[in-house]
Amino acid sequence: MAAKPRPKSDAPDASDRVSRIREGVTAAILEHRLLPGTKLGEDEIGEIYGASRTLVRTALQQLAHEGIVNIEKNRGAFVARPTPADAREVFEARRLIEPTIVDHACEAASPDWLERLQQHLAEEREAERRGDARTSVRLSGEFHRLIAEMSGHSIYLGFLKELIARSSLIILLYRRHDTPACGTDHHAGIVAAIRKRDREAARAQMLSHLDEIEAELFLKDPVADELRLADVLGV
Amino acid sequence: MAAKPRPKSDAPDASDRVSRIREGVTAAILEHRLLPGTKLGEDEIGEIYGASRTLVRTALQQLAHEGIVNIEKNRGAFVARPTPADAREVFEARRLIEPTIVDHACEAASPDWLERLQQHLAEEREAERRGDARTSVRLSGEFHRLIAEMSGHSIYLGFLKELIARSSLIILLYRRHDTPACGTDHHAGIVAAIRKRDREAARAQMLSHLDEIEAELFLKDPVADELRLADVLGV
DNA sequence: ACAGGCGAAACTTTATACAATCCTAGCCCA
DNA sequence: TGGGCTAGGATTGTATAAAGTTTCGCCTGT
Repeated sequence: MAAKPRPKSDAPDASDRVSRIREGVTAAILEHRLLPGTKLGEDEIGEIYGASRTLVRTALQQLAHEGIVNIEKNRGAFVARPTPADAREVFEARRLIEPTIVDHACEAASPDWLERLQQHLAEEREAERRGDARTSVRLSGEFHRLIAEMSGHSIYLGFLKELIARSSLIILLYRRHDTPACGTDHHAGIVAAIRKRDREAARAQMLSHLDEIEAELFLKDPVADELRLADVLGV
Repeated sequence: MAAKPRPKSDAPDASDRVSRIREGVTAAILEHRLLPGTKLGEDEIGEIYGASRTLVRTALQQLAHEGIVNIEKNRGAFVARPTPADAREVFEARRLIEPTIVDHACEAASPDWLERLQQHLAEEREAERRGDARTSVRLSGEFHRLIAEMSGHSIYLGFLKELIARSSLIILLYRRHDTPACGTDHHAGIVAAIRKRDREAARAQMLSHLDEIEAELFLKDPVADELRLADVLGV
């Protein structure tokens, strides 16, 4: 008997190899193990995952479309390096979309979902407690994705996945000081609002949560690297 | 002397072949020449554009990511067939995003941009006048994209491109009767509001414009094809 | 006559080979 | 000694070939 005659119609999380590569690289970027500007050689990645360049290339192209990888013609793929302007756009988009998402999530709140949220909060606290910064930053992003999944709105979910991934790079690049991953447990407050199905409170808390994250960023203006050099050596 | 020492860094509209394929197929879908469910064979397209299947495949994957093509494993690529649920999500997202976009556009309004908008309106009317439905429906979508470009917000622009393309398929599938492409020239009203830099009016007109488009749709419930068959033959 | 199954053709998927491009290092010459 | 130029290596872009899967037609048996 074949392992999977036909999983459903399309694999939910896609067990195929290109997805494995994509998710592996994505996780590495979201956990801040791969830094912006890092070269992602096709042979290199292919060897790691035991895959041909064809598959690696497909995965990299998908990541490029999600905005966390830049592909430069004849040069290769690099981890994206969002500009301050990009950062402002990303957070403006999040401030627009996420309140609406959490609003929907309030309506979709079921005991099952609330349980998952609660468990997620526990994982976040656990990672925080033992000082595991990498897991912590990843879970912090996944919290937002979880709420988007909960809302049942697949388009918002797709948009938000992209925004979260970019946010992770932005926070890595522009955070002022090493403040804890996501402030003073705003997430718990958001979950509480969802539990009470208080849509207005949920929207408000999500918005202020995002504001707080962005407030921690220092979005100095562009300064292409050459210009910065001139600035430093200029006297 | 080489023809192009280095066009800039990346080609603006991408003169490379995969973009030509992508834009060709996109245009065909947006102009309702390719109908939902149509099989997009790799050989077939490759022969049309004189390209290898490698390039065609790349283009199709990009279109799949944009949501206007479905790729079924081992079966091939097909023009997407949005469900009524998809349609509701798309228009909800547009109602959320586009008022904000047009708001930004008001601030970005310059004589140059207003000129482009005016010219676009003229083209729309011209196509409408001579009954060129295909050009008409394409221009109607491009109007919204133009405003997004005007807003200068590249993330919103990316999101909206996707939403517009899907909208085109949705309108094709679910429009009640063949009402004129975009109602009674709401677009002109929106441009007028932008010209006056009246952000509130622009938002309101955009919103009612979208409402009107959606109101013309008949979003009957899911009915997967098998289920519909059972329904039809039930008795 | 019809149901079921075998087989071949067509297509997608993956891998590999070839071509083009870029980066680097070394050399030559002023 | 320093700058510019050229050759080699490395890496990406493209095409083609091999492998696997699905689909459709035909054929046989009942």
